[in-house]
Amino acid sequence: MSEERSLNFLEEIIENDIEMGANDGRVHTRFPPEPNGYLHIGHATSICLNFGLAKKYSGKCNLRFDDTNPVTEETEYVESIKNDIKWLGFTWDNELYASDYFEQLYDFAVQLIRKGLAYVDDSTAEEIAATKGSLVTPGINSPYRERTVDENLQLFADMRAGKYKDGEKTLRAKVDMAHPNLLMRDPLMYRIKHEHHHRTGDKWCIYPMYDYAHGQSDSIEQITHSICTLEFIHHRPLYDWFIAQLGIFPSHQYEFARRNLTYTVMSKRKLLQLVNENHVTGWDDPRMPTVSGMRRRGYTPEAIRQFCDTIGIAKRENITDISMLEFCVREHLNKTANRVMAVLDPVKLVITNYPGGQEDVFDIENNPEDPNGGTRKVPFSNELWIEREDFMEEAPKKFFRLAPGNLVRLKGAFIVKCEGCKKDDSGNITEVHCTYLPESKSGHDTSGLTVKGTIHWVSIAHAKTAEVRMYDRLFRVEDPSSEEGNFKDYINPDSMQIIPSVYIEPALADAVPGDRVQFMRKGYFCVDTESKPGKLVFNRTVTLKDAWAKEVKRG
RNA sequence: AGUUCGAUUGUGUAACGGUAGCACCACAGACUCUGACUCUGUUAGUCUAGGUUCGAAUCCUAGUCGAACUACCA
Repeated sequence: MSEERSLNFLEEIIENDIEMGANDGRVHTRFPPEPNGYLHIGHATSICLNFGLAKKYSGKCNLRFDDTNPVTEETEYVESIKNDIKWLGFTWDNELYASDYFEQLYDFAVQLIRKGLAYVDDSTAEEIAATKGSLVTPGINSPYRERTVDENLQLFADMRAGKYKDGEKTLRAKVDMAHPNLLMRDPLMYRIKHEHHHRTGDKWCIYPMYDYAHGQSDSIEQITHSICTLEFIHHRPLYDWFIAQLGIFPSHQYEFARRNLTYTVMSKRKLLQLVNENHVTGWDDPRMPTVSGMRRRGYTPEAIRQFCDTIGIAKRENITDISMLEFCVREHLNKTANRVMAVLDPVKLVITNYPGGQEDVFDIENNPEDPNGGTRKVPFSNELWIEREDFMEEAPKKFFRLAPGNLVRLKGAFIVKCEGCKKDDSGNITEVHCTYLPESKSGHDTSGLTVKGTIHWVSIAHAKTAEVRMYDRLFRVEDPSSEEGNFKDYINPDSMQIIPSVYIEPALADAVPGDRVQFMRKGYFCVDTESKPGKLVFNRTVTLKDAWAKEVKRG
């Protein structure tokens, strides 16, 4: 049995609605992106929420593109958004577009004009701003506010017919220019834009504003719970006003606090700058908090969903520690990623009592966490690559790796005893020498010895090579947006370090883009989209926890 | 300044008038053919001041602090 989990505030609202018989017990949500950019982890939260609630309460969730501004929107984004949602593991019930409702929205507007609740305004943008009032002072009525219904009907029809240029006229709702909520001071419903729309082409030259389109679109789709982020809370009275005046299905809006993550930025504007100014290689750069970036980084949909579920949902400002996300990624990869050996910073290990030219092949377990994970063949010989940091000529007491006199297990192979090392003229270590214990063979160990350290290795004669890209956090500070000055001043200059050639075990030679593995003791890595046979490229998804590194740092 | 929303360990989130809990992080230990994983434990919190009540994180009042809002963007 799964344990009882407390409800978040939206689940409470929904369960209460169901209990009260609201909407005949129906739950229908929607995810409404504007197709003007790529999805990021914030959107992922909203996706998990909307699709998750629909699933939990046997309801439906629509995918609706909020495409009411033809200037910024493109089909390319529609496709990437759909792809990201599918990758995250969700399926929408209906694929819809606000632009599907342009005719219906126009009819609604005519109704409001007839009721004397909307008027055509000839004021310029500057004039409207100037008469809007301020946070503490009321606005002033437009001189065009009292036009007759017939006149408004005619002018609105003329707007649609293309008789006016951009900005010459608008349609405004007639609410209250003294309302304390600025959004209620005769908000714009339509503006003129002689622009090509990615779906309606040149059919329209007037386009509805968000506030006028969104609630009505929800209503048309019979959305029961319209969930958005907190910055729209001021829009709710207007959302309700339009629906009430039109007497249409009463969808309701609920707001939650958008999620922020440490060591990154989330606003579309800032992400765009990172891309345009080449601080990253693109929207899908593995350092980006975009869904496509995280996918390329090697994060799994399961991990992202688990993360969204773990951090929960509330109405207060927040900034979630990125280590929470990394924990979820490790947790899933630990169960699913095969273990392999790769040496990133090599030094040669010579086994002096193992005959040159001889070779062993070991079957090594792919994943100790997965009983059905199977094994792979790993060749062994007298010369191996090991990590440079796994040998110390003069080692501290708690160093369990290779040091003269120390015993260490070569993962899946033998226990070796370190005999010393060879150096070049400038004192750099060029070879580590050791002898092996034949009776300590992995799985058939009769030596009776236990060793504290186990290290990974790759046989020099059999090694393949690959490029490895080591990623770190994009920023040096937890919350770049709240720091003094420009957020870009806080970019981490070492967020990507490329190692052109590392040694990998031969079993990895046919890895293909998207494959995820653990380089034992080094971290989780995935094969990059740019990787090709013979020219492999791995991205470091996330490091392993490293208690020894902490110990060393502490001194 | 006005309106609206919010405030629980370092972070995120529960507790719905009745034992302040869970996860991450940090720390300590056990285990380990990954210094990983796993397991055990530790540290640490109700913004402030009043009030209601047998009893307040929760209800009330006042304050403090934070966020959002004055785009022909969404």
